[in-house]
Formats: sequence, structure tokens, C-alpha cells
Amino acid sequence: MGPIVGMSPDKKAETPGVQEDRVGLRGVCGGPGTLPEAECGAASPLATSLDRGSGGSEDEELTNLNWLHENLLQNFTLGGPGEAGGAQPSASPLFDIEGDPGGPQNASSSSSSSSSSSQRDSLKSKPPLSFSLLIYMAIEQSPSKSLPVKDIYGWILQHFPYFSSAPTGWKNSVRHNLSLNKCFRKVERSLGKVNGKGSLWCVDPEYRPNLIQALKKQHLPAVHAFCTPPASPPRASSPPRHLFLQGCSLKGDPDSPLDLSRPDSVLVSSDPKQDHNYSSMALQRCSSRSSSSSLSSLDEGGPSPSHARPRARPRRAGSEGFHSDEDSDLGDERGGRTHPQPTPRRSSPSSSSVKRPAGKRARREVTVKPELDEELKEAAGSLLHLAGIRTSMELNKHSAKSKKLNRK
DNA sequence: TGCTCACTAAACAGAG
DNA sequence: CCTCTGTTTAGTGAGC
Repeated sequence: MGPIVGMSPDKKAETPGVQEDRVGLRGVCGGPGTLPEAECGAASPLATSLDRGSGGSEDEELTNLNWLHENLLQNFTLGGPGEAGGAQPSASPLFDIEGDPGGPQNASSSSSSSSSSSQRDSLKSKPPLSFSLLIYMAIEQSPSKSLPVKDIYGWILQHFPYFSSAPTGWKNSVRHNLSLNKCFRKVERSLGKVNGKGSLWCVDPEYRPNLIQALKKQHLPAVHAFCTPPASPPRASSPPRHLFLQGCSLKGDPDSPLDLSRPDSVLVSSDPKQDHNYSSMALQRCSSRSSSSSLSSLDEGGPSPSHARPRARPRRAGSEGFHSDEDSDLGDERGGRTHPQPTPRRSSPSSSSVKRPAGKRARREVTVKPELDEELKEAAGSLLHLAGIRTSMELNKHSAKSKKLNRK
């Protein structure tokens, strides 16, 4: 079976996506962060309001960099008809997503009808964003900056209706990304969460700027000019932390299931060996690669070993490519993954699947000085603004401003 | 052409 | 027992 490049919607007989859509949306809206229902209601129609007619040139659109502008950024605060029009502040801290029932269609009303239709088409087509970025956006969008997979599904379904009609394989990919991508971190959600299955996932603050950069690189080449990385890649010791977005709510947020002020609430890998790195390699290659890999610029300040990673890899491929540093630097992380053996998978419990205590990774604690929080948020807002994404903070500011201007 | 990355599929284990 | 979640491996296509 070959890889399915671009999951064909028709391939999907059952549409758990649609089914889960509601669940997911509910999760997104009323999930960990809990957004007001009303606002969620305003946000949700997108998926169903779309014209799901025949999508034409999918492939073409997948590579269209305008896609982000046409779909996301307009959905985000950049555009909405609403921002100036007094749309209520988005429930989302980051995006003003479909605050208006008219959604993107209205948002693009100023543009030609063709662009409007292409916009709808592209919403039905596979987004040119990697799953990593989708997940990232989903998590960032959540008030608590952490989401369970189900809500991540929901967010993706909500904003990318393509997936609602796509085979369910994408969920697997999402999970796969969460697991392997260093940028995402699992947070035990025992606290406050009743019968939650699974964990919450948040963005590793250390990787957030990289994700943002990747996002910008991938979709906002123009913005990239403003965000030219420093001549010398920041090292872990020197990165402008104030420029980092905060992945998780780093303050103890009572509303947040993710209370990072609690040492035990966030487990972060302390041992690089434990990290499956979906991105670490890309991180280290950041300077050499750019737009093609969504996470290519990652890790300039990341936690990965600072020394250059040996290029030669014992095996290529797949997700393996993402945690090369561990493989090469630390030897056999999982009992010789670097030496792939044709042994039947899962044949022995002592293999890779030996349960690690708290999941896949030993976690390291995330500690960010509270006083940095505001500073971080400010800077994060700037970054997101550059990327066409606004934080709630900025949102409030700007909506107030624009209201003033409108009144004039 | 080779390498790397992203994606997809699948198997599997554990928890609910 | 089933479903969901999380992990891991394998394979492929695309981009550089």
C-alpha cells in the first residue's frame, strides 16, 4: 500500500470526523479552558457552512501560500469582518476564528468572488500546513494552551473541514505527531479533570518560537523579512527568551487544567534520550532549510544538543528522522532503535514498548519566572502579530482601538 | 542522487 | 469487550 498523498475525502466511508466534530468542538469550546458556549456556537458553523461541493485544484492550492491568508489569517483576527466591525473578542486567545457566522466567505467579500470560491475550495482541501503546525495552532488556540487529543481533533475539524471528510488516518497522524514531535508535550491531566481519557498536550515553550517561525516561514514569507533569525543561532543559554511564546500557561492558572506552577503537573523530558524528536533534526538544520519543512527552523534555541549532529544516519526515514540526535548522541534510546532489527514488532515486552513510567518521556519541569510572563506575552504578541495572529491581549487592545477609530 | 522531512498506515499496549 | 489514546515502526513521496 502506498502512501496516500493527500487523503482523498471520498476514501472515507464513515465520517467519524464529522461525528466527532461536535464532540471535538465541544471539547474545544468547553474543554479544558472552557469557552463560553455562545462564542463557541459562533465559531462552530464553519465546518458546516462550507460549500462542500467538488473541490477542484487541490494540489494547486496546497502549495499556494495565499492559503494561509485566505483561510487562516482571515479567520484569525486579521480579518474578520468583525474586528473593526465590533465583532466580539474572540473566544480564542489567539485567533478570532469565525467569530462571524459569515465566516471566511464574508471575510473575503472584499476580494473577488473567485478568490472566495478558491478559498472555500482550499478549505475543503488539505491544508498546506503540517500536522505539527495544525496541532500547534490548536493548542495555542485553547485558552489553557493545552488540549487533549480529542480537542485537537476537534479544532482541526473545525477549522479544516477537509478532515471531516477525510479518512480517519489523519488522526493517527496527529497522534503520531504529538508523540514524536518534541514540540509537543504531554501533560497529565489528573488534576481537575474528572474522567478524562488521555493526557493534555501543550506546546513546549522552548519550541514555540520555532513553531511560530516555521509557521511564518511556511506561510508568511513576507513576514519572514521581519523575523530574520539572528546571525548566530541562539543557543539555549542565550535565546531571547522574552521572544518566546509561552506554550503552556506558565502561571498557575486556576482555570487551567495545566498548572505549570505545580512541579508535578508538567512533566517535561529531562533526558534527551527520552525525547522522540519529530523536529530536533530539523531544528538543527534550521539555518539551512526553510520553507519546505514546517519545523525546519526549530531548535535554534532548543534543548537539543548544541553540537552539530552527525549527518549520517543509520537509517533514514520516517519519523526516525526526527530524533536523530538522541539516537546518535545517546546511543540506543530504546534498546537499539538505531539498529533496526527485523524482529517482529512488539515481539518482546522488553523492546521499545516497555512502558516508561509517565508515558513516553521522562519529563522535565517547566519553570519560567512569573515576572517574565507578561514580558513573554508581549513579545509573543508581537511575534504572533507578525505572523498574522493575535493574542487575546492584542486582540483586546486592537479591538478597542479599532472601535475608537470606527466611532470617529 | 542522496538525504531529510512530512505523511500515512499499521500494530500494539494500556486505560477508561 | 470495545474504544480511545499513546507509542513505535515502516514505507513512500516531495523538496532540497
